Amino acid sequence: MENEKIARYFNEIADILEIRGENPFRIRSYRNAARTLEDMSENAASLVGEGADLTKLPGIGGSIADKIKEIVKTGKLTFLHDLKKELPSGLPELLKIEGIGPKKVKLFYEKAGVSSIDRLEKAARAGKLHGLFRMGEKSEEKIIKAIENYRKGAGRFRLDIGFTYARAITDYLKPLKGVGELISAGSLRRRRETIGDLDILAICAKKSAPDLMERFVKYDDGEEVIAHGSTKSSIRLTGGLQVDLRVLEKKHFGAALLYFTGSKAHNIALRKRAQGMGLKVSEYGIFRKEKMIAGATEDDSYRSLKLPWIPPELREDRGEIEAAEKGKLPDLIELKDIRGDLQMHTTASDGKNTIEEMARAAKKLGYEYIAVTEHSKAVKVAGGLDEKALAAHLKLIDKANARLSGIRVLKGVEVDIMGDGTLDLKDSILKECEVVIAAIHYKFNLSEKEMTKRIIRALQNRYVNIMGHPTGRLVLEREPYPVNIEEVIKTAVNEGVVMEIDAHPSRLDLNDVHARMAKEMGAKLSIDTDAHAASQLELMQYGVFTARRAWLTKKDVVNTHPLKKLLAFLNR
DNA sequence: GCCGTTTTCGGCCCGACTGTTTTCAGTCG
Repeated sequence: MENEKIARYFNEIADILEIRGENPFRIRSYRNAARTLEDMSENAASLVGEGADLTKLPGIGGSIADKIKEIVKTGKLTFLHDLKKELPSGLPELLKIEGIGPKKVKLFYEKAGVSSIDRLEKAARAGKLHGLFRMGEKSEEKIIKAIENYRKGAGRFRLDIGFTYARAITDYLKPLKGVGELISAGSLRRRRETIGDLDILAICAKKSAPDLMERFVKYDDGEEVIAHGSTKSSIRLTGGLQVDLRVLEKKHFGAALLYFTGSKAHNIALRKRAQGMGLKVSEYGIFRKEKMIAGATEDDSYRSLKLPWIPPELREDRGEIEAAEKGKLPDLIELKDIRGDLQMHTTASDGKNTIEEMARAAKKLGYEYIAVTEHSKAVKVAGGLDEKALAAHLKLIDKANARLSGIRVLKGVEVDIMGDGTLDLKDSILKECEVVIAAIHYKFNLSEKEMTKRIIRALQNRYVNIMGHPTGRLVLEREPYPVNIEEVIKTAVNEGVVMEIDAHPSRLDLNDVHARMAKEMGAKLSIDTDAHAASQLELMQYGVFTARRAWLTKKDVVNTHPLKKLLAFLNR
């Protein structure tokens, strides 16, 4: 059973308890436990199977540990089942409507018989809500609008899309007089694979702030002004993305950046730590009583809490504060550490550029090598190569190398893993390749057991070097195929196969949690763009972001090796 | 419901904005 599923049980409990108005700290406990489950790399069900002590996990005590065991063993949770009986099933969903919290849900249910989103909409349109406690006509309008937005499913956006929006809006705000630095904080700065909104922080003289806010709420691409205050405003763009702008003075910059970068969990952990030291942390600074002792920079903010600066990618409360405390933060990999790209396609299959064009583009990026890895014949739609075509293609790579200087093109292939775990091409041709990536493009609908067995068999082929986009997921579009990734990584470690982080922002596969698990299990990783055009080689940065979020250092990633060392590694 | 370098009981992060109010509750991040 997936951790996410268990986490969902606890979030449901929290929702229902909130609506019932129970002790907020008890509710938070359930949410904390859910988050622990979502973030941890080990599988909770496996831990239960091994008889591990779950109360060792943060935020999980005796009561919740028992509930986890019950869920794992029976697939059900009596406590939740009983809770659900007491309220209409549509109530928790109402919490997803912007501006509606547990108190309103309770109010609407008890005083207006609202038990679902449809009924809420009807009640709002019929004017049956104003007159209730602190409810006016404007509140009804907001609810109708919020329900429309919810139905549109604005949801989350891919990181690369987020960057595009962020750049456009900061370019728009920058020319205004009095505006200093403009920084996109939030999940974008932490380089999460998706973002829920944009948090833009502006350093601005006090007297220019109103003008900045005025300009912001009039942004061309804005569809709706959600809030318009003197230090904080929010708009929704036509595409559905919410953008928050926060204005602060320079002396608060560090504390503000820290606060708005998050994550929320990281901030809460910092604040708890501060409390223990007799300090208080807010977006304005770090305070002892009324006196501000730090906050101008992130560095001095962390230092006042007796911590080194923590890279934004690590700020998820996944152990970074403890590591920082002990001076054991990883020396994270950087884009400049990458010396080559080991997965890409050319015009020989479904790419847009030739071998030489790809090589020259890679050389411009400062690379020493690339591997050209066409699809194999099973991927018919992409013009995959059979043994004969691949043999001819490898000769073309030799010829290209003869003409090129300052960069080496490695002979590679992205060979498909068939349904039974055999490979789409014969060993005799794989043997001729310097880089063999094995990957799945078909038959996703196997059981977890079959899929795991299939992949393990493929990784046992002696010529396979890299497991390509190992879970097959597409960000926001397709769930991963069912697979026991722990078993796959274990096999990869034993067989000397590298686990890939496919850097394309629509894949990022492995993801951060799995890549960290791979590192901890002793696997090596590669970060490859899977570029289908020369311009896409620049997507490497997204893979590096994910690697950083996975705590990877230069030495965990094989394509940081110089060519010689890489070749030695591949010829294991 | 969880947690403990002062605690096994009594805490549990902090502040802005909105809509409704004459001082604040609710929601959000």
